[in-house]
Formats: sequence, structure tokens, C-alpha cells
Amino acid sequence: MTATTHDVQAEILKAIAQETRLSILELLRDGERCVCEIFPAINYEQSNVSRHLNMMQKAGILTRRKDGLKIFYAIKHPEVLEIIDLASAIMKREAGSRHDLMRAI
Amino acid sequence: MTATTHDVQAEILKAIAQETRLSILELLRDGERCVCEIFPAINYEQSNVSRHLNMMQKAGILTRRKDGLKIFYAIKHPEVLEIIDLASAIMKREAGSRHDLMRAI
DNA sequence: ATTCTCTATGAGCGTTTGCGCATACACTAT
DNA sequence: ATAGTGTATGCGCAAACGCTCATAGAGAAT
Repeated sequence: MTATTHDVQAEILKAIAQETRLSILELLRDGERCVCEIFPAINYEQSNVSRHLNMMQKAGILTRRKDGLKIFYAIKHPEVLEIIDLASAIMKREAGSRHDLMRAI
Repeated sequence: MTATTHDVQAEILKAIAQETRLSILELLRDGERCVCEIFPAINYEQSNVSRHLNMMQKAGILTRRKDGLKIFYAIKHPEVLEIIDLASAIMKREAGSRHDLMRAI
């Protein structure tokens, strides 16, 4: 029960570190979206997307807003997108160094 | 086989988003360490720590250097620590808003 | 060659994850 | 009340994860 600092950090990062959730977060980069807009866009079952959104909200990185039937989710902390961008930076540099390695052979 | 952008991003972030690995990365913040220094510090089996280090190296976030018997691991990209720090920032803000919620009741 | 130290790997186990299908729930509209 | 739309949840399943114990490799030292 006693959650350590690393437990909480891991919970937040795990909420971001998954293919489907990254697709969702990329959509939410432009602003809030409802489930009905998201799941056709990324081509997954509505239930699956709903679970992912719920999970991210519980992890504290998404907000939830009800409007009639629809429920709109949005990114809560701008740091989430910064984290994704940093991961992209690592990815690109890694791809580059692998190219260098290729060329060296 | 065709790895998408999100697959690679997720692989990098997953390599960070785990309690034990966060402990290891925190140790590596001060510079390179060998397995023999790390596993007693975080109180896990040597084999377990070895696997985590190997996994992070394959994900591209750690470097590996051999020196006699010992093998030294180090953080390869400074962005890794930035990501952890951003997660901390989110964590603190969340903790704050939860306090506000508590006080509001 | 033997022994000692450090690291990696095989095997096994319980838990968690991500997914789809079907169904329940919430709200709106007629 | 009934039907329709949007969202959440129960269930089951295959795969991945994280861990430990035991063992194998690799290199140093005697």
C-alpha cells in the first residue's frame, strides 16, 4: 500500500509507454476528444480505447469532461507531450547512430 | 516486423517506466556503475538486475563498457533523466491537486 | 589447471497486460 | 415507455512481465 516515489513515477510513465496509448495521446495533442472520435481514428474496439482512456485518467495524465452522452478526454499536464517528444529525440539519435554503425562496416 | 514510430517510442519509454529500472537509473544519474555495485544498492537478485540492465541497453538508453571482470553501464542519452524529472513534476502537481481536493471536502 | 569473482542465461512461476466479444449502464429523443 | 447513441465493464484468452533459484561463461589470480 505504501507507494514509493518510483511507484508513482512508474505509474505515470507506464500510462504513456504503450503503442495504443501513444496513438491516443498524439490525437489529444490538438485538444480534447471524445471516445467516439478516437476509436475510429486509431482503428481499435471502442471498449479497448475506453479502457486505455480510463487507465490514463486514473494515472492522472488525462482529464474527463462530460457533455451529454459524450465524454471528452484531454491531456492534463503539458509534460506528457514533452516526455513523448524527448522519447522521439532519443529515437532519432539512436536511429542515427545505428546508421553510423552501418556505414562503418 | 515493420516497427512503427510509436512502437519504438513505446520501447524506449517502457525501458524507463518500471520501479526497479527507475531505481537503477537513479543510481546511474551520478555516472556509470557496474552490476556488482547496483544490485546490493537496490536489494535485488544479481540476475534480476542484470536482466534489467541488458533490457535497457537493448532499448538504446544505456551504454555498456567492459573492464576486466566488471561491466559498467551508464545512461546514454540525457533525455532519459529529463523524462524522469518530468514524471516527477507531474507527480508533484498531482499530489498537490489531490491535497486541494482533500482540503475542499 | 584450479579457484575465485563478476555477469549472463535457462527454467519455472504467479501476475499483469492488451485485446475482442458481449453486455450493462447513462443519457437523449421520440 | 421505447428506441437509439455513446461509454463502461465482465469475461476469457494469449502474450508479456518481473522475479527467484540454479547454472553456465568469462576473465583474473594463485
